[in-house]
Amino acid sequence: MAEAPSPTPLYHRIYSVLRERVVNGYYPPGVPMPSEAELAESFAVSRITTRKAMEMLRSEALVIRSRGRGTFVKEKLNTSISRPVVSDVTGLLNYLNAIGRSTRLKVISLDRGEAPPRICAQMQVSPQVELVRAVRVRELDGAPYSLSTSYLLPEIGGAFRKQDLASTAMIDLVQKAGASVEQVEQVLTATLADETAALHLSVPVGAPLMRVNRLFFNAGMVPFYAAEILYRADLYEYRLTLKRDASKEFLLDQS
Amino acid sequence: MAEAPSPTPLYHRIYSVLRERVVNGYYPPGVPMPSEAELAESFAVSRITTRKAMEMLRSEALVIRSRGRGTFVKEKLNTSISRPVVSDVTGLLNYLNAIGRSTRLKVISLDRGEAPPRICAQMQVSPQVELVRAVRVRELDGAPYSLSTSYLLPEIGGAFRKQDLASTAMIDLVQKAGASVEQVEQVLTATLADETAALHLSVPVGAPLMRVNRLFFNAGMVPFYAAEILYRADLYEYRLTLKRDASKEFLLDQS
DNA sequence: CACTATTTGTCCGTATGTATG
DNA sequence: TCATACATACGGACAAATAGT
Repeated sequence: MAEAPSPTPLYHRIYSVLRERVVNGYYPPGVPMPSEAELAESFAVSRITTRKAMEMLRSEALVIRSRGRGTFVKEKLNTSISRPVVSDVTGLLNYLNAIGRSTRLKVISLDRGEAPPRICAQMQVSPQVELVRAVRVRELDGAPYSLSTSYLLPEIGGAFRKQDLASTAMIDLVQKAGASVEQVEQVLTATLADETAALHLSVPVGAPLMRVNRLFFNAGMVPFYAAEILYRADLYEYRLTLKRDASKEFLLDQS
Repeated sequence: MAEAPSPTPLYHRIYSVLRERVVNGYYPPGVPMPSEAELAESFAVSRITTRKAMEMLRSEALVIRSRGRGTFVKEKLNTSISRPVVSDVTGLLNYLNAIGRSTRLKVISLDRGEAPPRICAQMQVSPQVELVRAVRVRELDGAPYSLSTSYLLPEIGGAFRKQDLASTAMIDLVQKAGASVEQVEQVLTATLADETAALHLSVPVGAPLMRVNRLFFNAGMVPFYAAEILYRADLYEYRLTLKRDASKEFLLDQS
């Protein structure tokens, strides 16, 4: 009866808890899970609510229910719901080619104009300077997983065409345009899908996204290329391995 | 229009997005926010839905609404534009000490028991092995910004006491317990606050969080410590700088 | 002073979803 | 399974306050 102030419906929260227990092995196979009535008792809800949660587990084929016997977790849980897209220092494209996945790059727009103030500040240009802006969506096996907005100095990106952007990685394009990449600064954080991100990434509004801001410096330590990339959290994770020496300083940040 | 696969009601997801924009300064004070009708248009929902989301913002005293004028964000909350907590290879605690911020570590629980299978698999132990589990909340100037759950091998964490955890960084504790840190694997992604995370981190349900999973290996490359940490996205960002040589491979992952 | 457009505020009716007993 | 209550979401309509012409 402890009605928490949660917007998500009760049956779905209970379903989430039960699903977590099932896939984590909390309920061992072979012995029946608690009955609907018992769960209703322990969650302090009505039986229909626990029933709906259990039915969702059955529709997912995570449990087997039979009248008079009870509910049992499936023996062979093929729940390798792993996140397929992984960024790593070894390079995403290498990884994807290695496992034979197909990526596609869709160019949403390519234009030039004034950039938002945050980008201008990062690139150390005045807000009146026109930058080249490219918006693209990356797909993996037909499912969009990233939406990127790139801002480039005109002398670098001025000659880019849409077909270039659709076929060639940005890093190759800027180097072909004469820029050398000396250093890259990255900032990673989490955000929510707004309406445009939801549209391009095929997720509901409010879905979790990972936001990566990258700033590229040339040999003179002049920033020439800034990118903001939104990744679907359900299709993307960022892996990072630190060896001993390099991690010495880093390890102070343990909580 | 992509609104099917989410159990949380539409108005609450839109509220989360708008709230995020308000506290991040996306809507500048002084000029009215988009009207209910405009938001309904851009989110492709009915006006009642956006209206409910806006009303939630008003009930939180984040905005001021008046008929005929529009909706304005409160002037005085413009203090939280900067994201103070930053993780970096140079070390968070060094950074915080340098700028004179005060952190506090609150121990929620410290117990031992069987860990979820995912953790057991990471740590390469059988599911029956009892691990030491510590749940802690980190605060910066009184505001909680991270919720961490740590699992340790008993020979490492068996002697830890609550006061140790409240006063000493975990990395120092494990090294004092005889473990050497040879390598750390990290996985970063985004997620949404559930009820427990929302409670401990003082954010509304559905707020964006950054999730970091860390796995620590000793000199024999045996994992002895796994941690899952949830960070408030509005108070935390992860910075990473790549120099030229190290970034060569990485740069293939540009979209 | 209208007059108009905009925007919030309030109401209707309808349909579906959620949760209880 | 049923009846009931409440929440969600839609479409439409109109009133009231505000700002600009």
